[in-house]
Amino acid sequence: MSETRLRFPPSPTGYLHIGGARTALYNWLYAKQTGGKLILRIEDTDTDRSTAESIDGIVEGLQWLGIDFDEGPYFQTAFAADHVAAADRLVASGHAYKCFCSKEELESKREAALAAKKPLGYDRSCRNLSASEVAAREAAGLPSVVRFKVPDRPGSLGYDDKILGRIEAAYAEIDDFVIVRSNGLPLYLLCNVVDDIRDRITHIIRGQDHMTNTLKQVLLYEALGAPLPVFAHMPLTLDTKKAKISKRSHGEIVAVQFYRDNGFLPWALNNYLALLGWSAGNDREFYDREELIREFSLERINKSSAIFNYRKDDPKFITDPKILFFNEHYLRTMPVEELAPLVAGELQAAGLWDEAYDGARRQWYLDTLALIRDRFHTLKDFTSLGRAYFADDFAVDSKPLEKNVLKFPDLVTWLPMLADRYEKLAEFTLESTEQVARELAAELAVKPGVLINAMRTLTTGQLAGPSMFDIVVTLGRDKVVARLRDVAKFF
RNA sequence: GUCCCCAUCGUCUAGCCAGGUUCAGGACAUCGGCCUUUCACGCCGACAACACCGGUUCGAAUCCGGUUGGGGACGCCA
Repeated sequence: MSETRLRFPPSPTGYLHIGGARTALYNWLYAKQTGGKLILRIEDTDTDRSTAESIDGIVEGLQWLGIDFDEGPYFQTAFAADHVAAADRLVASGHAYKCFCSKEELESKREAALAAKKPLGYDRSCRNLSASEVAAREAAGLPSVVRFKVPDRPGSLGYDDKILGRIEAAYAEIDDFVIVRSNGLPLYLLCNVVDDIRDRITHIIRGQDHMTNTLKQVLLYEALGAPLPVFAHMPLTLDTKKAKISKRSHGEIVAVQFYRDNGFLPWALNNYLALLGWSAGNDREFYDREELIREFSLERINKSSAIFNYRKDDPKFITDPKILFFNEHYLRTMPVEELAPLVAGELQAAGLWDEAYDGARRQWYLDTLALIRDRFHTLKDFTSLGRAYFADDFAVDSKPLEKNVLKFPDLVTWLPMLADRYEKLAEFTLESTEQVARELAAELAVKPGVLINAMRTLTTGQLAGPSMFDIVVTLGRDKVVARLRDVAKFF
């Protein structure tokens, strides 16, 4: 069997959204699984809406997700000659014809049909124009488009969809669709097929919104004498109100870039996307790259559409809770060596990076990440909630300050006492620091928790965090002593 | 309006093709509990669904038909 060739053909009219990313991911998975190739083709024939910015955004988004392509990006406009040649060939072979109906005429007919609740299709009035009639209209300078002549046969045509099964429609139901604009530029339906034939695409995995287009494209393949690729129409991604997701109505939350900019791990998003509409038939939910490539299958993609369950009304969830769940899972289970460079990027951006973290303090850096990552949701938390581990200018939250410090005014003398003892400690370890703190609490006749919670507040600025003495040892004697002695400034 | 597709907990889904082992399993979210000097993790538990109506059958979430609901397409957009 020859190699499988797949493509991801975005139109550069916006950013890469999660629905598009999912389509790209499924194509990528299938290409990888079958040892085939993935081609990126930018479908920029809509020159009015295509932007260079959008192209960059799409390429960057795919790159961030780790969805690499083997060929491209190709640009559809670069193959305009192919498209025109194919259209000419279809007209010459009698598979297509010129139509002189004006936009206005068609529009009024469509409105009339809508009002009369009749089918909206083209009435084929130019379909049987004689050669002389065509010549006369051309001589009169009438603009024309090219329409595909849907075979006038009984019965139906169809194709076998890998996901949906057999899809059929009666020939009579299919409109004589336009393949070339009046300005001579071929349209998507044709360009797409011509490009897929030229690129030797064997499998087309795309959204179900293309289902009816596919029938027309099957006709095009047939007329162009090319073999049909395998089609697989995947379910759409809708919002909680079952409407298509779009930037206009949902904002940046549906853009892949949003996840990159908000400290998400690319694989967490991939894992989420893979399971949005596909499952291996078991309860498995975590996959690494190789496992997903191996287990993925077209046949097990769901038929029904999936809902992107974001809730903009709940500040706790900046996106679909399940994306957060996957992100948190990978954040605390991935090898800390892999996490290290990602956090490094955040620290650098925040001006908290120290070259020593890659050198002499490498081990400290890794240990610290391992210690603090359990409570974090995204990469962003390392520089916000975790700032005290990398800098001295961290903020102390008012809530823990109130609850753990100000409530016990005596701490203003107790904490410096503890600092003194820590300073004199021969060995600054987990055991010794805990022992000293507990001894002091006993001497002062207070519960150890009073001292411990105050310590956490002063050393990290946070209400919650790792076990106190892990923090103490991680921060080191100097910082702990200094921060404890600083207690007075809060009173 | 016409044509096409779809239909299991709030959400993602398993089970359906090869009907009984399912008064439907898992995950997220939610709510309780345990653990913890904190918070989280973890663990335990609770809540929660086969859209409806008929048919076939000894037996239907599973097969068939219809209804309803949802989505898509119907563009000189892609």
